[in-house]
Amino acid sequence: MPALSPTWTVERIELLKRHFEAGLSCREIAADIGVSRNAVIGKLSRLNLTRGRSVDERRLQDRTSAPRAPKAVPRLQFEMLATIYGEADAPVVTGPIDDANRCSLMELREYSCRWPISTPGAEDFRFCGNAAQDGQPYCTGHSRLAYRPNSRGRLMRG
DNA sequence: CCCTGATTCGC
DNA sequence: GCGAATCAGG
Repeated sequence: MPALSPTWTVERIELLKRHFEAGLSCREIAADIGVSRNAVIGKLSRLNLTRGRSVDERRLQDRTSAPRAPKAVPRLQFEMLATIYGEADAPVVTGPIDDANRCSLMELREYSCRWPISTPGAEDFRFCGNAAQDGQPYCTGHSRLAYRPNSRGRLMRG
């Protein structure tokens, strides 16, 4: 087994394509695979898998016959968080990340956190296995790590 | 300000 | 080929 940087193996590329075709955003793909957003975009560009040009344009193209939705409530990333946590009413539950429940792929359950636990030098892939809420791929602790590391991803290097 | 994807360019 | 930096748009 190569002890160096795993870079883009066929496994990751498969995930990349699958998630891309699934309609996931580049940041979501990046968080799931475990690389930076730019890495995902760069790889997609190299594979000529870019969606034409920019995503923003098709969004504008979609609003046909829009009867002026009365919703004037400004929503930001809070909407995303609310979707993840199931309800906006959820308090700040920063569950401690238990690495004692880590399990293999076969041992994963619907409620198992799918955060990849990969140690340098170990080839057997394991997952967090912690309790994740329904419809949520990660536990509360890993969800925050996956979807919002910090301000602008300055500590995302590595 | 925040976000998004796309391209550039040093490595 | 890779991805951080940068660019371009919303």
